[in-house]
Amino acid sequence: MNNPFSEQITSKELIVPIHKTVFRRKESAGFLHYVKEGGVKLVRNTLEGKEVITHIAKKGEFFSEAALFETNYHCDAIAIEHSVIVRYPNEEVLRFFKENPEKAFEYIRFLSGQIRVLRKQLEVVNVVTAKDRILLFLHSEAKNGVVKISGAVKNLAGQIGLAQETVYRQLSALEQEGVIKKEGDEIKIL
Amino acid sequence: MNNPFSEQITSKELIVPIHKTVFRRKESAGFLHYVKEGGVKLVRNTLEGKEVITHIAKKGEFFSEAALFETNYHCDAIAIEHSVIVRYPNEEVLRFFKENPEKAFEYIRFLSGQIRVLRKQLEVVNVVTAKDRILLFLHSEAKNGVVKISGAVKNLAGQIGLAQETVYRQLSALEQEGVIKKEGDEIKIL
DNA sequence: CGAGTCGTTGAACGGAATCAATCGTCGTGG
DNA sequence: CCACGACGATTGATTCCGTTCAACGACTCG
Repeated sequence: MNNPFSEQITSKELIVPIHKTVFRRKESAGFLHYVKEGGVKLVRNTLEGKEVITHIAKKGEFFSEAALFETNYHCDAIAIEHSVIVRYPNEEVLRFFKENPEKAFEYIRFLSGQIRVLRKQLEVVNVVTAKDRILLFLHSEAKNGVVKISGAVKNLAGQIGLAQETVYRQLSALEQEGVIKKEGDEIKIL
Repeated sequence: MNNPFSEQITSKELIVPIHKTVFRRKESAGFLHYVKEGGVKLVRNTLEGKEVITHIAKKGEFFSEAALFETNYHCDAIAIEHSVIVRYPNEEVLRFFKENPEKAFEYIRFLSGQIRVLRKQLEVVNVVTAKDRILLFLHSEAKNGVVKISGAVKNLAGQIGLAQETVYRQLSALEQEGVIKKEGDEIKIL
């Protein structure tokens, strides 16, 4: 789904500076969100206090889709860039889908895609060695051999379940080996 | 979604003995599947040859939902019990949704639930220590304090990204500590 | 200009993967 | 009906690598 719901749904735009939260876990969930500008990470914290990034929503993507039928959010949403977020009341979205089957259909396609991404992420996290895990992640994220790091390496680490130090070290090693090339917030796969 | 699509879609029932595949990765994807009896694991194999179980579909559940819009399956589906699988042609399912908005709506709810489950799984896999990871998994799977192990401990290990030996050891340890109780293919949380 | 965050490197420890071996069980086929 | 083979369950020993703790410089933003 590329575009939000035209003008048939009352929406509200939020300006969210980097590091600020859009919503928090356990807050009552009332809205479907859309990233008009910037980026947002969806974060869960394990018992140990480790930050697990279950998803990064970039410009043009929805998030909190899974909470459409929930009463509470089950993760934190935090901006990783200065962002503009549009939010749509859940009930209106649901009503909209009921009245516009084609849109519901599109949404099904979108959700199916999300599931595929999550499965891929599960596959990545299950790779034992840090180096292979990072490589698999890079390959799965790469567009034309280039991966854009959203915000920080720390976020990358949180997505694939490694300590950030490990990621730094392995990225350096990979660069030494000539497998990748870091350039600012981009990583090229050679 | 509890029930399949009534009689409006041409379906076919498959008898699948344990360990037999329903479909394989890269095969052309044409069907949505429903577990009428038994259970199926969805499996990806990492480069290292490790088996990652991205999902276990039990009696009364759909699987290959994410492939509804795909041309090929992206994982293997293998029966973990003697199973009866019903399959529905993708195009007919899609047509059915277009003609029955309420059903499409239900399906959206179903997909949303799947996403939640996958996110939870990601959270579990990111727990560092084996013991805590197993405990979190058990808690998230438990119904009335009881977890039914689908088929084998090996499958459990594959779901949470641990070596099976580690799972055996930690389960024993947890039983020693009086935290759980193993009884056949069930684990009670105390 | 100071607080907070990210990036980076070092050192040490612990725990999970791995290799290996044994036993039990179940299904299959001769 | 029994023997064999395959697979799951279980336990032991060893190795290794990722986490963790720690420290420091760079940078950004308010």
